[in-house]
Amino acid sequence: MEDIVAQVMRQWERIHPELDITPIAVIGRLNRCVLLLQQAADAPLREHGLTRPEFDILGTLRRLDRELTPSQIAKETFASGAAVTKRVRFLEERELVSRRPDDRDRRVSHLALTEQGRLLIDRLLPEQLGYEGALLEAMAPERQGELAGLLGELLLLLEGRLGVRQP
Amino acid sequence: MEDIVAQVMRQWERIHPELDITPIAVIGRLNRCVLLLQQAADAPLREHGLTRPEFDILGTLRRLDRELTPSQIAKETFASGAAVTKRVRFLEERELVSRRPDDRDRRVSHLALTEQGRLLIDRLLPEQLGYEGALLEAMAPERQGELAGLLGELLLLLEGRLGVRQP
DNA sequence: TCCCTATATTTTACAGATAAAACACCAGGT
DNA sequence: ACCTGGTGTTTTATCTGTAAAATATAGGGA
Repeated sequence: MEDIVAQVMRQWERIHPELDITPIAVIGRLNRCVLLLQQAADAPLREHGLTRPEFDILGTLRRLDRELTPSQIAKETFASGAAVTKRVRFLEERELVSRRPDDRDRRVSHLALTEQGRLLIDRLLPEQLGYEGALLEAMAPERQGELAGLLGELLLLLEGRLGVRQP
Repeated sequence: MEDIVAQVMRQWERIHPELDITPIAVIGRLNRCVLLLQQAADAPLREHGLTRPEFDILGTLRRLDRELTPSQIAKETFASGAAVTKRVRFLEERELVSRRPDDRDRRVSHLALTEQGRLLIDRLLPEQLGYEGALLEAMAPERQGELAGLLGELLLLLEGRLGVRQP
């Protein structure tokens, strides 16, 4: 059986036989997979009133297990500064994250999980991972491994080429 | 060398050694790849004043090579009806797409590429594909093929599970 | 015919994202 | 001490996307 992107590729082939459409095989499928996943995979988060980027901020603070400034969070979560400002304000209002001013530099603040925030992420993460695992379970583990490996290769390449390094 | 997601996984491992974090290997990398690609891969489109979803509508009309109703476009491009309404209005204003009322059912309209629209997509598609190809070229073609195959497998699985079929 | 329900599309109201500007502050040179 | 250029963060204006309501119409049955 053929996936949607294969059908699309055959349609293009018919219209423009001279064109090299192989990039679609990778990029088209990536886009489509993520589109499908985004709508499905974030269900557990939504039940807790969180969006994926907000969850990412909590996760980042938890896994690095230390205070972070807004700019560090922006780099880690690959978001704009403005987006971080909004999300952090929301997380502060929900008392999942707290803010401490820097001693030396008064432009800077340091963000940390509150007790509540840590409890939430520690409860939510296994739930989220379990849910994602269930979505993937129809694919054999060794195939998942191959896929992960190739995606890692691609990601490394894109990171190098599009160049985003955190110090 | 390790990609970002591998680092993230090791961080989680340290914090929660008991947790099965393998879903991150696939889903985390998918998300990150698409994030990086979206910012880079749509550059040629932006130069022509188009967003990716608008480009997708033009592409859909071109590759199916016939008139489509707004709902058919919504299904094909995996977008909401409201989003299609807006994008089509924009494309009509730019005279890339034209609209014809249905003879029998006056709720329905049929959309088609204008001459201008067809010229644009036929010029833009090779440019876009070339650009995407260049982003991928550091990956050996047979590795790209393996990746495409595994993504197809995943996509088929997600399509089945999350169930979106076009008639 | 007149109603009722279903369908195709658009409009409305609002949430979320971004770029650019604004703001606040630091640090080094004069 | 006073500029000056740079950095960290927030605000503003604006745009895009969505859900839900509104609109318009079809088509079948009482």
